[in-house]
Amino acid sequence: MKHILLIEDDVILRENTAELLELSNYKVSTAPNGKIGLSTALKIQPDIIVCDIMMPELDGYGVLQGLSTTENTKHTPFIFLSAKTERKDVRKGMDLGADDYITKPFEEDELISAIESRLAKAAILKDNRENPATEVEDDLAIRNLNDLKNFFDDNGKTFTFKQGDIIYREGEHSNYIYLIEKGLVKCHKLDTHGKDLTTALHKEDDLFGYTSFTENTTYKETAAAIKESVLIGISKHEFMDIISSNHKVTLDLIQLLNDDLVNVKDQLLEMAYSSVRRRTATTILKFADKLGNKPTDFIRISRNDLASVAGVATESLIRTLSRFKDQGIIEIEGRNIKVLDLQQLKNME
Amino acid sequence: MKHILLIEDDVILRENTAELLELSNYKVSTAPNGKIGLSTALKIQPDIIVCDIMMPELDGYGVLQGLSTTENTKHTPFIFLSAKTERKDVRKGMDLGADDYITKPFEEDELISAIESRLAKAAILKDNRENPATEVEDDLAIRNLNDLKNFFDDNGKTFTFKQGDIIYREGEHSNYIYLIEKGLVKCHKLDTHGKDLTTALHKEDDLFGYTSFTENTTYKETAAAIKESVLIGISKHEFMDIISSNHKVTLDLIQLLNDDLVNVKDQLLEMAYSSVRRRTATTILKFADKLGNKPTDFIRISRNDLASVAGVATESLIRTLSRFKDQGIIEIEGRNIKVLDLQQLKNME
DNA sequence: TTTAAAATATGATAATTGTCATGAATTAAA
DNA sequence: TTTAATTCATGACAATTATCATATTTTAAA
Repeated sequence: MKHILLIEDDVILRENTAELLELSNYKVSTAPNGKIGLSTALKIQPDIIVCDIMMPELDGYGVLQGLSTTENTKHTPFIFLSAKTERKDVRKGMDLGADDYITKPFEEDELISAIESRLAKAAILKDNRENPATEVEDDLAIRNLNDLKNFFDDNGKTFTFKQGDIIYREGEHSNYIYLIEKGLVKCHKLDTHGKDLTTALHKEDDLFGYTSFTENTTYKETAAAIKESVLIGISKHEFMDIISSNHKVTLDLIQLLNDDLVNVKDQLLEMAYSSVRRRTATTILKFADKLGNKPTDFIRISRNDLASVAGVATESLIRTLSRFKDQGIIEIEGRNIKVLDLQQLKNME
Repeated sequence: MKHILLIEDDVILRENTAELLELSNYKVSTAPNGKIGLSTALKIQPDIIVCDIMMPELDGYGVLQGLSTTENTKHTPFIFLSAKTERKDVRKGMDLGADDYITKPFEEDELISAIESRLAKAAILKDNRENPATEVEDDLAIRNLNDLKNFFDDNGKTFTFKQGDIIYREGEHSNYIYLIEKGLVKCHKLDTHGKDLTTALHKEDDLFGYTSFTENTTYKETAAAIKESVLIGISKHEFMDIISSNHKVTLDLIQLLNDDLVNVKDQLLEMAYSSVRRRTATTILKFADKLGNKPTDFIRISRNDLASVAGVATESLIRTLSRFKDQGIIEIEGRNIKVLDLQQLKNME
């Protein structure tokens, strides 16, 4: 539990705020003026300090100055909470080195958010302190996704898939996790009528194929190469070993999963209520992005793949492409598509 | 000489400010929009960044987020320089982790002072990085999700939400992670036309609200109580502490996220190609499940909530319910729905 | 209890989109 | 190069579904 020191001379405000913070699950110490506040801070070494400016004995500016000249407290996050709302007052506080400045009266959420935000920032800086970049002792030190990718390069098994090749099928036992060295891969599912929908597109440098790490399970979708692709696979077991000993990587992985989730949810929203026109536009842009070209380069992709991402009948998609062509939004040359009016595609419908 | 990166789209202001800073003896690089600014920052690794908010290509918030997720720039001091002067704008910027926020129009001295102050602070923190403090984490006996849930019970803050209450909004700063003690919660998003789609339903014992653990970010959807719910919230920061010291829990969490992902992808498939009849049937079953009843009990749920999960116009959903009623598949009694023919619902269409 | 507001139900209608059919263009194979 | 196969393109049409309008029922408020 994080420890907050609240320095505030107004009894009612102090107690109310302290209660608010305690309800938000912080440990709270309080001080009624700057002088006591400063000595308390030195004694208890709080994780963060919230401090009024106008106070008897010693004002907030003095407290901040005292803290920043002391070794043990000079990097403790410090937030001013003040009725002095004028621009020059705020500037004075910030220029003294405060991390944030909230004017009274304030909303509960404003204070909590400010505190959370500064604690998070302090954690990042501290994290950095404990992981000095000079640590080279361990060859296998995998500290982030980049290191993990290097590990794949060194220890993984390389597979090459031609356009249209299946990488794994839904229901198959999941053994490998893949990193894409080159190419484009789609993960897709079949509905009961045999129509297929692409649920994810993965490009160079993406990691895919993770299912469960704690139980032995099967792939929940089929993966196929959209164009010739080179993948580096690593066995699930080996992957487990790595993330078990590298917490930071695990967190990064959570981040990846969460990003995927946000993407799929966006796709879901689009799928639910957007017109075919809009879905088609979005899909073109998605491929342009994934193929890593300038959006105005020709992209070469089958109408079928496009339709499967857009979640639309192939004919409807083709018809929509023709409309776009007529309107000068895209150019079609055989199987290739080139974006002419990027803005219109983005703001479609 | 300290190197400043100035990101600002207004040509005149950019050039004037750059000149001002050069006269104050800084080395200045500039960028005309967020996208270029971000890539420049990664390339030149400036000592400090001053950045506008409203810009084409990528706004200032995006730049800050990009920087704070990159190892080499995450502790570079960052100052917003913006015409957005409203309190909530300032709070948003600071909550994202900016070090200072100066509103336009500004005095020369204000900017220079702010820069000096942040450079000084950065120097202190950097100095500190070379004196790593040793810390001992107390061993929390949390080994799996169950322990985690108990931890929530013991240490979390309890919130009660009435039916329809908003728990958090898309775009708000994410501070809490929630465990549902009792009730039903929907996470939903709004499309550009204001239609809303429920992307997740969470019931008793579910964990929700995690966004990113490695960066300071905002909720990507809105959460609301579908019926009266009791939640236990724990601050993101504290949650981070726990999973940092409990690898097993982290793996379980990955599992949860992955399950969510699989669910949402199934929903996506359904959304893409299934008829309203089928989506309606699936939705009824989903609610029956989430409400924890026997599937043949009455469930009480607004047509609106049903439609938002099914991704269908409310009238279409109501019409479909009427059809189901006519066919003896369900029974409707006022606002309540009771499943009569479970098998037909499951195999709809 | 009465009244106002909100939610539900249903009809009419028009737009969208999937399906089937067929011909043209492109690609792959011989 | 020629031929067969595949993919693309477009017309015709029917089914589905969103929208608007309005009546009815249910809920919440007075």
